Amino acid sequence: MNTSIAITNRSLHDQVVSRVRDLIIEGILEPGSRIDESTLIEELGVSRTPFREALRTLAAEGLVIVKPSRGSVVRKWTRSDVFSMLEVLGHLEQLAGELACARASDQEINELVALHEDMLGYYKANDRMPYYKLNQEFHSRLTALSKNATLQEMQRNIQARLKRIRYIGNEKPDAWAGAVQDHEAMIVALKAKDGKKLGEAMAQHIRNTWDRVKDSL
Amino acid sequence: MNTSIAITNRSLHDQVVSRVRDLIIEGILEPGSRIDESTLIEELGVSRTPFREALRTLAAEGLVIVKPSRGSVVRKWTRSDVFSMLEVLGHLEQLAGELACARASDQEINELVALHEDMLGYYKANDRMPYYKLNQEFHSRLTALSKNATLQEMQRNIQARLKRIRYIGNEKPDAWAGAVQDHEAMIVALKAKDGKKLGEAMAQHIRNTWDRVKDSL
DNA sequence: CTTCTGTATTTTGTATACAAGTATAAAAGA
DNA sequence: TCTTTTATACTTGTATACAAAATACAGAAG
Repeated sequence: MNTSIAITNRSLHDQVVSRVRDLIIEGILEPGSRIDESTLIEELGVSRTPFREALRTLAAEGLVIVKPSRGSVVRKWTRSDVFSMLEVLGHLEQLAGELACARASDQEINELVALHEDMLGYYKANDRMPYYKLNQEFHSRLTALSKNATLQEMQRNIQARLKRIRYIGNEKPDAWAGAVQDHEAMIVALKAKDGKKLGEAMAQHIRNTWDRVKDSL
Repeated sequence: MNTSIAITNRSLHDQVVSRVRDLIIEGILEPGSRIDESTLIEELGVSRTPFREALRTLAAEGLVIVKPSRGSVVRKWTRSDVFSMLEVLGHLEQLAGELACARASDQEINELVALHEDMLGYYKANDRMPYYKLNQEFHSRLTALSKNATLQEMQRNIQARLKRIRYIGNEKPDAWAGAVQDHEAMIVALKAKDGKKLGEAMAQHIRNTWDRVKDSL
């Protein structure tokens, strides 16, 4: 009956996790830097117990490394780490694309096309931030069309690890143009429900991402 | 100088995580059942703080679900969950196979062939348990030959989720024979360093796994 | 001046106490 | 008899106190 009450129903744990995750993604907590418990718990206004539990989930997600008896650090990705993530992500999204063509409804496809057109608008207006946000959603939603929960989970996890790096790598304007072109190809294939072509376009998009990103590592 | 001392250097956290994980995989903690903190901490001889931290990492790994204010349960997989895991695992191992052919040394390939032959020995002796253990290692090691850390991590995670189910599904003897044949095909392709063929063989192996397992869900 | 060693300080790890929320069951009302 | 209410026990969530380990530092020996 009352639908508005449930919104604040996130546990403290989840809140701490996502706040610390944001600090990492935004680069406020720098890769490789030590995470000072006492400072952060004061800033977040929580006590050590829930904070340390949050660190454990972030560690399992791969964003943080807990060194026994000597604290935690923000995980720092090597060049080869990032390459390996993109290699896997490319294949996962390729699979997602193929499955999406087989399993998504016309309605769902149209919604994604609409999202793509919104992104085009931001691109033309040179409005980087909302484009970036919608881009994340584009990939998540396309993956969701695969109707494969495990695939979505793995994609989300790698996406989270790459978020910070991607944000840095997309600074150059010509890189942006290339990314938009890739998306265009993906949308064409999706409309035609050509799974092989969509899969290949998505894999190509990820390979291009590596080219865009690799020099900043 | 002293190499033997480091072995016991696992943190309490890691110990609790792997002990509870084992309890889940072995089915002592049944899927869907509530995890009673007070009982388990007594059994494990640890206090609530480290135990709850362990639950958080197990939750992030996907083996446990923490329901806010009402405890934790062992995650229970639906039929479609398992299908989606195998769908993803199939593609990941396909990729692993292709990369292994491109990146593994002759030495590494020979080691894996040797492992395969050990498995054949256990199969012929009808010795199920050691075969099962080596099978896990076979897939892990083959994936490791891809030299892709992210791929290994994702494979390990899905493998852990499936472990319990796989163990149940492999009860039938004719299923076992099929699995051995699949491995034979993989080894042939690996020796020839035929990436496409190895990838296809691994994907096929996973599809066969689904056929073996699906009826017990 | 460097290196080693012992002590002090800081930080992390674990246990426990207290608070808050949830489920259970008995009692009151319909 | 069935529903609703309310009291109680139990479980979980959070804070804090204590223990243990690591780090930093100062002084002594080489």
